[in-house]
Amino acid sequence: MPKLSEAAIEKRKELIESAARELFIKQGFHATSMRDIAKDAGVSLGNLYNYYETKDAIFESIVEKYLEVIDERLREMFASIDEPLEPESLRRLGEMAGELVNNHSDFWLLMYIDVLEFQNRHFRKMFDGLSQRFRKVFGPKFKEAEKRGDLRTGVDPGSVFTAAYMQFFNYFLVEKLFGGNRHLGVSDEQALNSLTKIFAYGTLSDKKMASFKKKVASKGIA
Amino acid sequence: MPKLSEAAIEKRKELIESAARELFIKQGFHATSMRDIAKDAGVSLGNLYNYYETKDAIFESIVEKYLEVIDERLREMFASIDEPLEPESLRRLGEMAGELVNNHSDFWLLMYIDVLEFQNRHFRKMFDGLSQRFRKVFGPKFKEAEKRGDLRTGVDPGSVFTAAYMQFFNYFLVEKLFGGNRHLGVSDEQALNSLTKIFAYGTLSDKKMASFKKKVASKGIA
DNA sequence: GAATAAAAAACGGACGTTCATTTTTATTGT
DNA sequence: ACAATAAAAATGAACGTCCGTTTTTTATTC
Repeated sequence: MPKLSEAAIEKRKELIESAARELFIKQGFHATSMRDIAKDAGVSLGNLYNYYETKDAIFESIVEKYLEVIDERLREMFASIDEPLEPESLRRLGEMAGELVNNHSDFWLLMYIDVLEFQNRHFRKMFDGLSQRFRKVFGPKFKEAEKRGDLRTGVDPGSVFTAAYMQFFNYFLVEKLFGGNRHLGVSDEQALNSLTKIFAYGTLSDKKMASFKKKVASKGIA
Repeated sequence: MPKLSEAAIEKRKELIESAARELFIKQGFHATSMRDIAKDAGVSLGNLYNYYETKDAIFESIVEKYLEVIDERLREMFASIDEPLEPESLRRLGEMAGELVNNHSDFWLLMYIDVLEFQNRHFRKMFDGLSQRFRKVFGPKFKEAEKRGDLRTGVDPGSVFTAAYMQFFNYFLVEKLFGGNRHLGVSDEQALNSLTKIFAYGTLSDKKMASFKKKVASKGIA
């Protein structure tokens, strides 16, 4: 049998990794055996080792490819956002986060596996310097918004966008994976509205806000 | 040997569970063997089964007790909060969340183990109906704040407090366990300040806020 | 028949659990 | 106070199974 084409090899790997991914997600990394993977992939046990050196290598390959998929989705998300700090944009960011979580919940399960088994070695890059990345993507837009005077003084656009991003993702992750059914007490739609409004307007009334600001000023708190 | 006193049994269990907890956290549930636990606890392998029916039962007992500890800490936290919607209170909530995460990061690792191995069976209760629980704890305070006119119209105090609680915890968890070193781009202190201000004031300038509200009103969006 | 893929068998070790045995100690009788 | 006793606790070897990986064998294609 002559050497398989690169494409054929890749196809075989896809098959194996797809089976492995489902198993890892369903029952965890250690609870999934190479025999399980071989069976679900329709491949012999020994043959797995023609494609991967170790079981860890399968996990790593899966994560590597999945990270690219998610990165691409995130790039699409950000590319579709014109004015990142407009309330409508934040609301849409939240919607898209919800879709990403619901369509790819296995991705985050893999991340939790990584946290537990590998100290999040493979997923760290998702969080490391997150706000700086947003500043790179939206820097000009942030500047424009500041120049227009859209933002309250002292508000750092990068931090705000990052915080909103995290809040939305965390909301849907808790709903999807942690059993918090309607943990904000309202539907997803209403939760998105509430969170968007919080980021836009805050929660205090004008009256209260004024009195609080005075207090802060008199105390000299930042 | 007659039956050990209840206290003696409990002490022995503490010993076992303390060893098991550390191992589970360090290397995960499946990667930790009963032999590991026995060795670290200074107990024979077989003797473990005089105290627990199965390995799962050890995990469950650990979680049960840890949940009580954390619940108690949370109760203390909430009890120390007089006016839950005051910015100073939210800021303190954030600080306390940070301490809880940093002093008990193993608790959340156990939660991720639970998500992966047991579909979060044991930790669900932490999120299920979360905002309702806050409404139970702070209901009267929420009502008072609303009566005083502290809150912007349309703002639901329960959702707000829950959202802030989630945001703070998530912030510190990402910092501690997911490798997001300064993922908001600023120090923990500054992050707490920023997040508190977002929840209090929002991010938009008065001018922008007014124009946006007009737009919303004309479009009839909620 | 040479080369490569795929399958099968085999390896040594580790797993959770059980169990026959030994050790320990709270109670009892003195 | 103390030794005898009996019941419970502690032990570690053993069980059967499964693990990740390696090696050997078989099948397939040129």
